Amino acid sequence: MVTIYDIAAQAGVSAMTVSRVINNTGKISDKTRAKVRRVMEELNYVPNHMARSLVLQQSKLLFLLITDITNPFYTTLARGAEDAAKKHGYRLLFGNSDESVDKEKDYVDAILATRADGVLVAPAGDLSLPHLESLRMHNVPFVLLDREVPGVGSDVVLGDSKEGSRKLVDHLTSRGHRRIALINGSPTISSARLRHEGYREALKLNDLAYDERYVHEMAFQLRNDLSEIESWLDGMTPPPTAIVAGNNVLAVEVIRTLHGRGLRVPDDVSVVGFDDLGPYSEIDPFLTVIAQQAYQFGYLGMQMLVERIQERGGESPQPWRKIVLPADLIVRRSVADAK
Amino acid sequence: MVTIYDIAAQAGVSAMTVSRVINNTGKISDKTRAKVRRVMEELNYVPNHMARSLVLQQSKLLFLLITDITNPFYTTLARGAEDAAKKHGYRLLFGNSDESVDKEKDYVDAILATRADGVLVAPAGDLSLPHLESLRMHNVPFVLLDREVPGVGSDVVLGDSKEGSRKLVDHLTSRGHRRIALINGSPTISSARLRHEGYREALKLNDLAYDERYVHEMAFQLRNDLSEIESWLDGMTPPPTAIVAGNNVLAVEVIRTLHGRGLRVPDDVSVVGFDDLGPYSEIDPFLTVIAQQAYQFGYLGMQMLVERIQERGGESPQPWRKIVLPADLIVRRSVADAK
DNA sequence: CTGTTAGCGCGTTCAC
DNA sequence: GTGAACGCGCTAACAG
Repeated sequence: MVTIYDIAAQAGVSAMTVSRVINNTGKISDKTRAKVRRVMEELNYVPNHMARSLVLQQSKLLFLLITDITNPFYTTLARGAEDAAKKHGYRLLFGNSDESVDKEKDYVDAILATRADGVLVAPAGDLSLPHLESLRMHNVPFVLLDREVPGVGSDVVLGDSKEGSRKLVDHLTSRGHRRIALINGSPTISSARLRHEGYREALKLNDLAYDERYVHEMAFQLRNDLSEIESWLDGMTPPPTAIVAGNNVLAVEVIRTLHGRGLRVPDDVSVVGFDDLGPYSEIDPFLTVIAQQAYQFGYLGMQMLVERIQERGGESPQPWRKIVLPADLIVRRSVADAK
Repeated sequence: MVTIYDIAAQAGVSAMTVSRVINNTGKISDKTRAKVRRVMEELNYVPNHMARSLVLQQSKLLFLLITDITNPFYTTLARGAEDAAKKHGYRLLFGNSDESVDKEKDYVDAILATRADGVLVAPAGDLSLPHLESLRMHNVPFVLLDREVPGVGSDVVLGDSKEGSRKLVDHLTSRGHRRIALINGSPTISSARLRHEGYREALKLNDLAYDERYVHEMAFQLRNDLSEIESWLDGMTPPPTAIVAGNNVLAVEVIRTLHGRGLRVPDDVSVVGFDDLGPYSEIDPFLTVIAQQAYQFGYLGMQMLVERIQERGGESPQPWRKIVLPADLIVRRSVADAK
């Protein structure tokens, strides 16, 4: 491996001079600078970030930890984070926790060991608390995305989940639906809780009764086993005429299950959900959804993270900031008038 | 920051003993091992991967470089690579080149500087040659995914692009289509070339003439400007009754353009493409496509990469391997009988 | 303008 | 069983 010492020897200078050329620090004569540059080219020198980070005590490495890399909401968010990181001269690494608190813990340990300068996290849920405290204790700045964690102080970018639920329910009632069910993520996830609350409040405002049997909470994540949804559907009598899904994955699973029973959407049951199904949903717009500004989640979150890193060691720490992005209803074909 | 020296001092042993406990090497008495372990917990010690890698001359870090993180084909591939990497005890970092050779070059430089032990790369195209040679020169093993690069020797995982094109064209002719157009990625990308060849051969086998005006080559990437497609469509007289798209992004763009002109798919024009539109396409299956086994691309590629890394320094190097994954036609609703 | 010294956190080698 | 010395590649601090 070529090191600055190899360059130094070949160029007839000291390693320090080479280092200065690389980093554009100090004053170097044009002659020696040119010579060093030439030798670096000849020897195909590549700087060693690890050695550099070791002495500088900063890696210029940021980490984005999301819960589902196959979910278009998170990949679009990732693009936003990537662009913002690049703009500020940071490299960005991605991790995928799969909605698993355990996998997330492993990633946090890896992040700590990698000495990343900061982390952008979409936490798996309230049980992420210990990992986040771990980051805090080790003085690694982080920003939460899409989900809050009770007991954790930090900057955060959220969607307006409660308002989103209200809009979905209102849309359904405006089409005459009165038996509206909710299939949602685990209540250990803040956004799921808010969506549940918004649903409940919207029912009340529309003079509809809240019935526990019409609400089901399960993992926000894709499974091949649809039996859980099956038995929930069986338990609702009379069956709902419309279903609200807490995210895009659940929307897909519900629709698959309905199809499996020979029920058509929206002819037999209407379905709406949170988050779009990807950039490709435009060609055959089907699912009526609350679309969130995924790119902005990543871009703005990264912006706040970088500011926190730069502020570190500065004077008075700023208070935590919370950005709430709007929830826009996009009406498509998955809702029909109630019969 | 807590180091092994802090642990050592607190536990009344030498740093070396702590290191041995961490790595389970050498012989340590149970008593000291327990004591060291306890102190590590108390002080919340986290090992420093960078320092470790510096001395060991290996990072246990692998890199996956894809061209579009918002494309479901690549995210599914990424999941495969992630699972395989984890299985072998490697951490995996992701990079996103955006189909840009320049951005790709930046990433390769970063990878080199990071001292990753190996790279999985879906190259931006034939012009990726210099970067790949750079990796080779620095002795960083890599495996190519989805695309070959002339002049580069390496392991590679490909889809059966030629056969895929044939199946698409045959499907269209079986429905009576005779004016079949092709919109494809740049011919500097091997998979685009093969898809073009397959298209051409299939036309011939079906006794259809090849007409240059019915073929358009452009970037495989998403743009907001549809005018390029517009003018291509204008240039085809008589207009095609069916269009083959070289990947999922182009399929979406073509359909959007057609919709913009008030043309319906498949009623007015049939459209087929390569690669699925994500896990969500199942709920409202629209586009007829050649589906590739995206997860396997990543999983098998990673497997080969790890083997190469482990073989390094070994005896006789194995010959390069090429895995060709099958191309399966999935018939959905975007094709109608020709009038 | 340029070089010397020291140390970032850790593991290998060799001694005890 | 355990420890001391050294070096991985690099840069900050200080000399000159």
